[in-house]
Amino acid sequence: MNFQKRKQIILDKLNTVGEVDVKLIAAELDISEITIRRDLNQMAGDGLLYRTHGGAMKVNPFEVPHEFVNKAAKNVEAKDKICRAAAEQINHGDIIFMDCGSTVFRLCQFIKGKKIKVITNSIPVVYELQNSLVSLNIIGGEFNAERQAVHGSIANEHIARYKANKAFLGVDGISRNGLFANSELEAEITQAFASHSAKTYLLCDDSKIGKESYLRFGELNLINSIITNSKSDELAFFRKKGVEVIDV
Amino acid sequence: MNFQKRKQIILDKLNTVGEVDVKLIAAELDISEITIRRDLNQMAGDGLLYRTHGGAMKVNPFEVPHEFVNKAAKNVEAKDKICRAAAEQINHGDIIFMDCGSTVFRLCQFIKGKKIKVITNSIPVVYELQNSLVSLNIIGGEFNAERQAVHGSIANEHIARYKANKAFLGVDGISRNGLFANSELEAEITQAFASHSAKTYLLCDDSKIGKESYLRFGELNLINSIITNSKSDELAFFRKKGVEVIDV
DNA sequence: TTTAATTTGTTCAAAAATAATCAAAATAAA
DNA sequence: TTTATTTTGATTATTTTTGAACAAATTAAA
Repeated sequence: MNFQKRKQIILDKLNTVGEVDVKLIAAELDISEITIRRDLNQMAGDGLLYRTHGGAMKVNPFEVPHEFVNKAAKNVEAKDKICRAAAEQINHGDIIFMDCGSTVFRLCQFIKGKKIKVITNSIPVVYELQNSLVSLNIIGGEFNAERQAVHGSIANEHIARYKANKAFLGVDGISRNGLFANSELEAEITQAFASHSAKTYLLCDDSKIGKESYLRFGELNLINSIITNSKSDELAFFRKKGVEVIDV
Repeated sequence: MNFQKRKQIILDKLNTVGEVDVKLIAAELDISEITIRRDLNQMAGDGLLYRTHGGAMKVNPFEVPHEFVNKAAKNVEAKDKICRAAAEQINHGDIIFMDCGSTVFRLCQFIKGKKIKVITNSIPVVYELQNSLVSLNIIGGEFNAERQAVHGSIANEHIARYKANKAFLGVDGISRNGLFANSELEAEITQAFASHSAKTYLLCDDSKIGKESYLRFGELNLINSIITNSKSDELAFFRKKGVEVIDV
């Protein structure tokens, strides 16, 4: 009984029953609980399931499209902590930008009850907030199916027409050398968000801190505040540079 | 019975009944009241519900997520016939506008395989077409949850930047006296679509022909072609006025 | 108003689940 | 074969979750 086989059995059970229990699985497969826990943790890290105390659940009971969900399901606990802290920064009447990152997406669940305006280019965000107290403004332009969001010059111009209190953004990486993005389109829209917002918050889990990928598109001072679960030494440097660091 | 599961059950109950009671939930799930209280407090902290003495209530009492679905499900056979005929009008390479009506929505299923550009203010249309060959352009602006679409001056300006071959529109009513809409916002965006499209198709089932509701916003000549299942005498008048009538 | 009943938060303890550490077993590589 | 690597399990310490008891706060009743 190897990992692959157990993984298969666990996923099957999740699909049929919707949830699994560490003890039951361990007894059923005649294997130790700690091993099952390790399996579940690894699979949760891959976004294949949602880890609970004593077991695991299906990632999404209600279906939201596809690869976005999987990405969004990675590192869930850290992201939720970050987003809970981010939600505390949002007050009644605020006008906020939300970008299309998977971390920022998880902010939705914490702001449904707030009377605010959200301006976003992310369709999942729209979907998640459409029946909430939040008033929505959708950024127009060409839709990118992979990112489930709108990007491009029309989108950037749309943003430029508004002025928000706060922007909640994600990046692909951040280091002492600046901010990094996966593509030019993402870089440009992030800059547009930042420059039309009074305050800019960066939501990033530990995997992004110190990471330098693809395209360097901006200096650290583009953002005012980083909300993160990371304990990296890099954070001290950010602070020295005048960036607020909110630790969760 | 872990936190995640209880949370789900509580949310389900809130959605169906509208409120929950600590004692009842505790008895039902066979768990202590203090635990339920802790659950409710945490969920209230996340903005998922309003905490009351002895229980909790839904955050937003008004919910309209299924209205669109219900509306879309009416008169399905007629609408599908109309849309199948509409799809025949669409060729490879076309750039088309699609508005947010329930009839136009049903056009999606017939154009998924076409290599065209769709410019739309309807979020359901975006959802339906997001994993198809269709390239999407989303019209930006303020989102209206009831109509599941974007309307307003920003949206109208967005439309004005583009020029489409064909527009597929719905109205609330059409008679020899002109076109009728439910609201100013819908009227304005319909006019914007029509004036930035080379050819304008009106998709309407028999219930709309001869109907004169709320706001008269345009002349018959705003549209070039009506696709309908109606056998009304009115159609002869439309033809006489130079409007093509495609009968299904 | 005052009084009673209910609901709630706090503190503490028990139980359950988990992570960490290290050793044993299984597997792969040399 | 031997050696290294990975996987697994047992033990222990830590963390999380839960419930009971009781005081404080809130609501309802007199």
